[in-house]
Amino acid sequence: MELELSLGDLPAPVKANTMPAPATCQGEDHDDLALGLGVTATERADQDNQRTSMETLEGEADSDEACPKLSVRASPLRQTASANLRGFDVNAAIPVDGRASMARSSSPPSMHMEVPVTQGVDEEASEDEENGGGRVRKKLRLSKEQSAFLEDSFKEHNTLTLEQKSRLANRLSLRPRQVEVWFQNRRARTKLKQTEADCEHLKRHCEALARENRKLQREVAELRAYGRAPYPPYNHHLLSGFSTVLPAACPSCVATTHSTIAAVSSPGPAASTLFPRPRFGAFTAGHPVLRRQPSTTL
DNA sequence: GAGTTTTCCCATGTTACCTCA
DNA sequence: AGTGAGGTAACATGGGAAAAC
Repeated sequence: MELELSLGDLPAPVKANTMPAPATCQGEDHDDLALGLGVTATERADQDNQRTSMETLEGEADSDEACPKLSVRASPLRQTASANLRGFDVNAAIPVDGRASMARSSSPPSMHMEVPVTQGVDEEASEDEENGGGRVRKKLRLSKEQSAFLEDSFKEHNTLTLEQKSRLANRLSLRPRQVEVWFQNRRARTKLKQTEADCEHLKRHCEALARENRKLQREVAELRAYGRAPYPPYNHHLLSGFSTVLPAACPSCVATTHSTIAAVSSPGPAASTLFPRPRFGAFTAGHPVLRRQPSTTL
């Protein structure tokens, strides 16, 4: 139960297996890690999963109540590629007893936030038991405290380092994988909302541009009509011998025409100021944390 | 040093479950 | 009580990047 205190303290993973490796993991590189105790915070996130799992298992072992699902969670791995890769069944239920015992653990109080065990976990455990660990996905509902804490963390940093992930998982009595998934989903939701906002923004600009365009078209049509008239209102200069030096229209019309043409033909910097570039990809563009972070593995 | 493989993380899309009107 | 919509946790997949070979 004190494993979390040793995060990062161990110079090398101490692979003290207390349980036999699952048959499906034989020969894989993570075999030891999958069941090992004493992994450091610099180990893989999946090992964090397993570490948390082991904490739970240990908590169950510490408690007086025997855990009937010990073998269930230790052995059958999911048939999915990712699960096999990771070597850990994220859907494997963490028995309420185990989670509760974590909250009651002898770890320093500061490392834990007392999070009420959600109903979903309880059901998950019993359901899993009923289905023999079958592929029944029971939905865990995070408590308000858990969600709020995750939200706060997300505001600080929308991606996680291994250490942050495991610390959050410990604090919220969740599996690191759950924290990871929550952050992924949260990023997706943020991006979706940003995209919707961008879309609305563009829509309004598009409508404004359409209105402006119609107005300019009318002005152009009017100017052309003036140009075709036998005696345009301001073309008296042409008739008085100044045609070589004077414009064909009065200065105000010329100014209007030039500005109109300029506005129609090329937006120029003024237009870009008026309608700034849409913030597509605002969520990811240039965001340092969305680029691959340097591995914290020592 | 270049090429290939492995490993990890992420974005994205989907599924399944839960809640609520 | 039944139901559909919306929210969201969990999952699947593919790609990029770095490390390992």
